[in-house]
Order: sequence, then C-alpha cells, then structure tokens
Amino acid sequence: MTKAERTRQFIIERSSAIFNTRGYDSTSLSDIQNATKLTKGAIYGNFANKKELAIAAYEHNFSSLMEKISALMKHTHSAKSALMAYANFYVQNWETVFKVGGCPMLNAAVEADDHLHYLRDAVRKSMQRFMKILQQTIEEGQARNEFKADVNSEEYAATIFTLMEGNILLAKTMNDPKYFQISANRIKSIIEKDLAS
Amino acid sequence: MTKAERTRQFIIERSSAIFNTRGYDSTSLSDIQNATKLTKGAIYGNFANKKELAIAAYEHNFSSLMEKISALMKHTHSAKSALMAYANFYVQNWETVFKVGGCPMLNAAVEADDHLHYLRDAVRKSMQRFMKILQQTIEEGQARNEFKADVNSEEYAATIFTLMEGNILLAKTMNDPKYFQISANRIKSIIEKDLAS
DNA sequence: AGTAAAATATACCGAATAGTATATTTTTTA
DNA sequence: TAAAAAATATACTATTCGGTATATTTTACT
Repeated sequence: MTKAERTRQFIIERSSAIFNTRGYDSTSLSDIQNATKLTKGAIYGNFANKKELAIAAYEHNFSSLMEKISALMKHTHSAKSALMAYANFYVQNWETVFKVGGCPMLNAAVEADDHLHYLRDAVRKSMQRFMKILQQTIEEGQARNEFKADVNSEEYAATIFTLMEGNILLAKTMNDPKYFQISANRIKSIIEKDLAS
Repeated sequence: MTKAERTRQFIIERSSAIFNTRGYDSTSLSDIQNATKLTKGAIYGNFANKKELAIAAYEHNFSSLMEKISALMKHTHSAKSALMAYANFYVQNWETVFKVGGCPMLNAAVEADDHLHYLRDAVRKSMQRFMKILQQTIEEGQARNEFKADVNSEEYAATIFTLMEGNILLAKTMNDPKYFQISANRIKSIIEKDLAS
C-alpha cells in the first residue's frame, strides 16, 4: 500500500461518519480538513472532487455496516436465526450505529433520490445487494425445507427490510430504542406464521 | 388577511416542495427567490431567518399530506378500511407525492435527528401526531368489537407506520411502485390475522 | 546518500452563502 | 386623496463554499 493509498483510506475513515451524520451535501471540505487534520492539497490529491469522496465514504459506511450484519447472519445454523440476527442487530447495537449517524442506506437514499443524483447508483446498488442477502437467506431456508417453498422470497426480503428501515427512522426520531424490539417481534411473527413450513 | 400574511403564505407554498426535495439545509435563499420571484427584502420581511421559513415549510408539507390521508381515512365505515385507506394511499398517489419530494416526515427526520436540530421538535411532534391517528383508529376498532381488545394499539400503529415509511424509502430509491402493493398486502394481513376479532 | 517522483501544504480564485441597512414602492387609513 | 405605515426592492456586508496553481516537503528508488 503506497502512501497515497493509505492517506486515501485515512481520509475515508475519518470523514465517513461525518458524511453519514451531517449529510453528504452539507458536509463541507472544512469539516473533512478538521476531521483529518489534512489540507486541501492532500484531500484533492487523493480525490478528484467532493463527489468522489462522498461516494467513497458512502461505500465505506455501507460496507462496514453490512459486514457486521452479514457476519452475525453467517454465524447461525438456520435461516430463521439468520433473519433474526439481522432483526436483533439494532436491538443490541443501535447505540453504536446511531453514534455514527444511523443507517447509511436510509440517510443517503433520502439525499440521493431527488437531489444528490451522483449518489443514486451507489445507494440503489447497495440496497439491492443488502436485500439480496435477505432473499438468499429465505431461499436457503426454502431449500432446506425450513421455509415454505411457495412464498415469494423477494417480497418477504423487501418486507423485512422495510420493517427494519422504518423502525430505524422511528427509533432515531423519537430517540427511543423500544421500537427495535417491536420490529424484531414482528419479523419473528412473520417468519413463524408466514415463512416457516 | 393582511398583505404580509398573504405573502408569507405565498412564500411557504412556493418553497415547501423545494425544501422537501432538495433538503432543508441544502435549499438556499436563491432557490426561494427563484421560486417566488421575490427579493430577499420580501422574504426576510416575513421570516426572521431561514430556519423559521424551513420550519414553516415543513409544517406545511406535513399538514397537506396528513390532511389528504386523514380525509381518506374519515370517509370509511370501519377501522379496517380506515387503516387500509392509509395503506393504499401511496398505491394510488405515490406519483403525486413523489413529485414534491416524497414523505415530509421521512425526509425531514433524516436531516433533523442529528444535524438540523432546530427541525427536531417539529418532526417529532408531527410524527407522534400522525401515529396517534393510527392508534386511535385501532382503538376505535377495539371499541366497536371490530378488533381484539387485548392488542397493543400503540405497538400496531408503530408497526403499520414503520411498514409504510420503510416502503416509501424503498419504492423511491428503487423507483418502483410495486413495493407499495407489498406493504399494503402486509398491512391487510396484519389487520386480518392479528387485529381482527 | 542523493535524486527524481510523489505527496502534501500554502495561498489563492470566483461564486455562492445567509443576512442586513437603507432606499423605494405599495398598501392602508384618516 | 394625501400622509403614514407597511411591505418590498436594492445594494451591500462578511463568510464560506468547492476547487486550483504552485511551492514545499516527504517518500521511494538508484
């Protein structure tokens, strides 16, 4: 890893939480200078412009969250417990996630979808990637006869994702983590009543 | 209504969609000048600063959406159909809502909860007000023996709200209205299987 | 170790930002 | 309709914005 590559990574790591909390548009270069204690020369020597850094920061924010969740999901022995690992993730880790601004997909999507167009592709792809993992988990459950074969895996993946994102919004706005338990219970109920064979 | 009151209302009406689409922080005074064809003198003669206008614009965005939805809910004859009127609102009206930036609660909450603190109170109160309507609808259903008496009305209100907001995020990001039907079906299922007595 | 190349710092640019003081116009009221 | 009051336009702050050209420093290689 060259010096530039290390600096680039350093800038991403130091600025990603700021982008996630302040927003990708409202985060300024002086915010990044402050966080990194680097000058514009160093920043613009490693990124063509703010957009490029914003996209890199988003990818970093998304990846680090997704890795945590998918790691928890992989440590399970059934499709149900994998889905519940996701559902319970925020019950246990909401404080850590909120400290760096909350769910990157939620935050970036709101900015991207009719304002920061340059972020749209990255947000869309990452959201698709995330839901695909849920869908595959459901399909693995179906392959093992743990889940019914005739349920629409894509639809249930979307429903679970929806419940989680909506609850993040609600819990964050109300500053009350009780909602995470509600959504986890709801997801459990959906798995047991609709998915389980 | 004095001239100033009319102008104040005019500025709010012309700028509210811009705040909702571009974001409350990223919307600039020149955006507002453009939309109203008024000068800074007129704008600052009617609002102390951008914050005051942003809050007024948010209240307007929220109210106009809530009025539409609660009007549809009131035209129904049962708690179930009232809840379904909400669930189906976006199935039918997503294009109109998306044209002005989507759900004001979703958009403003993301900005408010750890950045634009001055918006936090307004967003929190409006979200609470909105969920309270859902909760009251459920409780009315319970009073009429349409719904089970022992279900937690607040919890189910939150779940339905969560499903809707999560789906707005998903449908808007993916630019695909199919998700609204999925959430409407899910809410119907919850009503029939969990709430209905 | 010395030197070329790469990386970073410094000093600047023009444009846009929110906000204000004052001049002008429009509205209201006597 | 004339004068007072209210509302709006104009012209101007100081600051911050993203970005760049160039000087300086640090890194990497011979």
